[in-house]
Amino acid sequence: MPASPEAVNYHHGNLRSALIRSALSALEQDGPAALSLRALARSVGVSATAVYRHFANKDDLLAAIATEGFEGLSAEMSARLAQEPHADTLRQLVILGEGYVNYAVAHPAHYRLMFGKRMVERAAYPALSKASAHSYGMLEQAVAKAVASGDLPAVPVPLLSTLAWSLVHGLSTLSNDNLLNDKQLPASAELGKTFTHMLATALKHLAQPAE
Amino acid sequence: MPASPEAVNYHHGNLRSALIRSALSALEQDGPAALSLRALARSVGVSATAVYRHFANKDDLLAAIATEGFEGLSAEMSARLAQEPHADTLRQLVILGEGYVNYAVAHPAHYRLMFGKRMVERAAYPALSKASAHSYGMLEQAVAKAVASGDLPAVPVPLLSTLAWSLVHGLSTLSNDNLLNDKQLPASAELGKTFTHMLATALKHLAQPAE
DNA sequence: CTCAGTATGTTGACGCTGTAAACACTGAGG
DNA sequence: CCTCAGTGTTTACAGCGTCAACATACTGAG
Repeated sequence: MPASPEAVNYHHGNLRSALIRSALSALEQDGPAALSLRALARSVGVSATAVYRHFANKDDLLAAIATEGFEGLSAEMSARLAQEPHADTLRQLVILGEGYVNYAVAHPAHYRLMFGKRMVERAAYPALSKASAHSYGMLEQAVAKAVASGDLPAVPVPLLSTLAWSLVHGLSTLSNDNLLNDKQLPASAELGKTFTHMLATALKHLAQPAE
Repeated sequence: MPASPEAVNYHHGNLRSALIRSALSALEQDGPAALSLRALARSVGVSATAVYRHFANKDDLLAAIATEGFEGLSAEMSARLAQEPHADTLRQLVILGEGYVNYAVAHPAHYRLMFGKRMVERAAYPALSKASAHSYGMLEQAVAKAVASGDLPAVPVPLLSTLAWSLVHGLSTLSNDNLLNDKQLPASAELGKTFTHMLATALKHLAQPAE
């Protein structure tokens, strides 16, 4: 009787994705430091060492989750871009920035994990580095188009991209770390909008003669 | 014979600072996740639980280290400012940014700890929140002066400050996370210079009519 | 100078963790 | 039908943060 998908008790069926799903909700609730493999296994009703049939170790699990995070980030940005097909290049940059900050603020623990210490050696996790490179690529591509069309000054694209990335990344992490709370700033829902507009303005005037 | 400061074997003398010093070097070598209280105690030749005579728990120790980090950050920025007493307000901002990024890049693990998950509830550690507020205050003050003197447009100071902070913080963390390595960017020593100059330029033109 | 009290250290124990080794059941293909 | 790869289990180990109880040294009041 392999009928009911819940009745399977020996072979779990899809332990891997169940683990990731459960890890995610635990992550958002208690932060990454509080995530234990054993607790995770308990939460899906499986022995502690069963995890090792699907992940080499804890870092491997975390890397898989981080990978999903970058895919979600890219998806969020793509979706927003698709909603406004005729946006000009600068507007596209603003949309990307909004999507980025919005995702980060909506999934703080996930976002933190994606840029956590353990994920720094991305080389060890090809899927992870591919996913993160893809996210960055979306930004760089948009910047390149803006430069090509003359909407942004002819500053080297990597420099401009890094400037933009630094801004949204810094904003995201500061916001997630509750460091912007006591400053009179727009509500977090508005953060993306406000700042990417500032970014667009800043970028536009960048590299013009200062005096 | 309380002569030789090293011979004291029962009462250690200054266990607290010795622990912090040792923790710092362990931190920079192996990252914060690898830091264990027991290993730390071993490294200074003391029993595991001796740590609890000086710190309430592990987080308390980490908070003390993070506090020192913010003090070091403020000191670095102050020192650079003092070296150029007659810098105009925009130049002062650039100096602050350079100092900030430079400190972050020079002490990656320390910097990461300062903005780590466990430090998010800064309210629990008054010294820590005071130290971090002071660092931010230096930036905000410089921005306020620049606005007052007309060197920056009359955009609300918290907004401008947050923009600047986001940029240098984002740049610092991305650089520490090795995410800027493969992009053709100036060497990390030059990062601060380059970016804060871009920032100054961007800020200067901010809030001017876009078209 | 002595003696009490406080600061600082120690040992031992508890329950938790990540992970390795050995074993057991299940389902699919020859 | 039998084998074998896939997936799960039990057991075990060393290391962790932290608590309680105890011991030693330093300090200041009588």
